[in-house]
Amino acid sequence: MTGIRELARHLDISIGTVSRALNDKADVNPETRERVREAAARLGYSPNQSGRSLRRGKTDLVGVIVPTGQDQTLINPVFLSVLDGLRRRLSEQRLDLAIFLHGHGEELFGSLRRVTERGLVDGLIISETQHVDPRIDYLIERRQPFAAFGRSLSGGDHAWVDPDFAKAVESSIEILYGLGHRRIALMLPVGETNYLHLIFDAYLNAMQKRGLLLESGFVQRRAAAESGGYAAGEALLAIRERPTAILVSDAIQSLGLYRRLNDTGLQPGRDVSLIGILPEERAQILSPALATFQTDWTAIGVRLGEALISAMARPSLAPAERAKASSALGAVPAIQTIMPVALRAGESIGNAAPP
Amino acid sequence: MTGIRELARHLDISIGTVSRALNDKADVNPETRERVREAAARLGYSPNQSGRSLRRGKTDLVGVIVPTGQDQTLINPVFLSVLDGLRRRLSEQRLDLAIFLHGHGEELFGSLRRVTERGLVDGLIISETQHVDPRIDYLIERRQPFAAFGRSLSGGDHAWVDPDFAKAVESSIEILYGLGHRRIALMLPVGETNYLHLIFDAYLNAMQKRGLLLESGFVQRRAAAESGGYAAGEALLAIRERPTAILVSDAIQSLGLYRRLNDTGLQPGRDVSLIGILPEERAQILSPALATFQTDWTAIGVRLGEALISAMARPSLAPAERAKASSALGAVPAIQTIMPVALRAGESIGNAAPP
DNA sequence: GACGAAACCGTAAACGTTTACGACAATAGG
DNA sequence: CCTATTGTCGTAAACGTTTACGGTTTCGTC
Repeated sequence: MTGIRELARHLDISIGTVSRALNDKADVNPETRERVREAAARLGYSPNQSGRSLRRGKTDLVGVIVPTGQDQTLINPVFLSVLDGLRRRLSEQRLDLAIFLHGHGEELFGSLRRVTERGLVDGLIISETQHVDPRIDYLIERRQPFAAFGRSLSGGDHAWVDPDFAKAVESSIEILYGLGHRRIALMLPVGETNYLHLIFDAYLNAMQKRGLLLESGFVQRRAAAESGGYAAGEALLAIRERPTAILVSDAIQSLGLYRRLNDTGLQPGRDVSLIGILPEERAQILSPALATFQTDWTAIGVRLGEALISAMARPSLAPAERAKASSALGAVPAIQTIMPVALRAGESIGNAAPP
Repeated sequence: MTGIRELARHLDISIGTVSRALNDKADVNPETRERVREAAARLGYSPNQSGRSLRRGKTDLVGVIVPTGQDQTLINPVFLSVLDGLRRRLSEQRLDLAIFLHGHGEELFGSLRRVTERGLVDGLIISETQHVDPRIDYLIERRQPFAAFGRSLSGGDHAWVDPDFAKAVESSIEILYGLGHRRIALMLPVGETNYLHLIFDAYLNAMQKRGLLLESGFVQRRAAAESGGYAAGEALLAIRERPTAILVSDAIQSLGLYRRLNDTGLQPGRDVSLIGILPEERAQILSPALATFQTDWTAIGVRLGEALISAMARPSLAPAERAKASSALGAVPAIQTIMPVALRAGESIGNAAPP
């Protein structure tokens, strides 16, 4: 209701001065500035965001588009930690964070398109990057600054942050190999999310490097659900020479796997070794405890914030010009960070592979 | 980049006509409208939100302020369902939904204040309403349309939606009483969230109504954590004549309670009867299954959307005028809905109270 | 006392839309 | 053929800010 005009009239001052005072510009008497500040606080005035954005050409808002529905990213405590880190970092830059839900029934990336076309936000965060991800091409094409939580084949010189999945897989297998395991299987949820490819590639790599054979059925791709984990376990147990160790990458699937093992009287850590590639909040319920890799999710959020802020500051070039510029001097590259991971011990690994 | 001006020039038409065409106004030739639509789609043009909001005086944006940090509301699948229903209902009205995270370290309701003062949103949803909730008074004072997920003592004539907690408690006790239980305890998380009061009051009511005595220690208030549930169980078991049935209202606490009971070899449904007042997603992991009350959370979200839409349409009156108007004819009351709940069977109830 | 510099502030344009208003042409009715 | 009506469109003002520019006052310096 109260506009800058009323505030100015109330103080018997021009609106220009009021604006300068509130925006910490130099050309204003400290005393006046204080008077303005006090009055604004007293009347509960803040400059209207629409007017402000229109004039300044930016909204001070950063958006995150989150899919809802089937794979409910949001209920993932991990993701919430990321968001929290992100928010904290952005607020240091006086940027607000807004989460937009995207119904999975809707057009593939309709929300993203709406948000960027209307100029709602200055920057965007996308998550669950796909192996090839049209969103990334679109955002680059439109020169919308963004940072991705997760790598992708698409794009190239854009900002992203991603945990070191390859490292997690490699050192898992290194540990298991050290314990004498030779038959190591992998459980993956179905999908085209990029990290699935990373894990799969790293698995193949690590196995091949050690000359371990990859029997058919050793890689189980199932639905990212408890039942998927159960079915995967079933299939793995059905193999004539069944694996002695299993890498599980989906949080929920591990529940089903535990149940399946339990049904046959097999005990994780004794009869079969398990390592979770992704952190598993429910692992505390599982018994024996599932050894999982951890990473500092909040730090990832912070890093995402930094990557985005840097992307927003970067002069946005058309894809065509970009190629030219990147070869030129002084072209500042996008922030791309692989975050370290560490294994949290758990009884599910066991002491030695069965003979 | 492309503004309405460029689009108009490109079509050799005035910007006024372009605007009217895109906004489905009557005064425009169907053929031109189509030309404009086509060109807009081809060039990827959408009207700039800031300019649009400034002129129209509204942003077409609805905000939800969600606390983050300690009590992580967002990871609650229940809350996510509500959000999804809300979003669906709002999108029918061409309203966008934006979720704002509120760090629990920050000023009590700083985010809410920022968002409303700057006119970022047309409407607001608040959740986790407290027994007395200053946010509600603030929003009414500022005439910011809003709807609350949860009742409160504060406010009065404002929009809210809330599950029928009283019913859940009453019929729980009715069932238990019918099974012969006379010593029924209640576990609550600490806090001042309004529904805790509702549950507590309903408990007292239901007990008193049946002349059941309320021994000291029968109401356990503990931290909303697994450990809190464990401790509560501990305390209840320590009572000389311990309760034969327990009403548990917090999702996480039930895990701890189960563990505590298990530690003494007590089995839910056989040695002690349990009913969960709130739905418990992890109840499926629990064994034997915890009987919990259910409600259609998505429907609650939809209803919240309707309540808010109606609140936004309502002429906003100052608190002073409101008293006058509400007594006058034609004053349209705020939408206030108590949503039905139903018990989902579970083995934790058992067949009869122990002798 | 004249003059330049510095400090402070007012004026007005601009941001990208929407929309009230009026203009113009075409059409219909007499 | 004149007029009233309808259909379509252009013009320009307005929304609430920010900010470049210029104006006035004050102060210090010679």
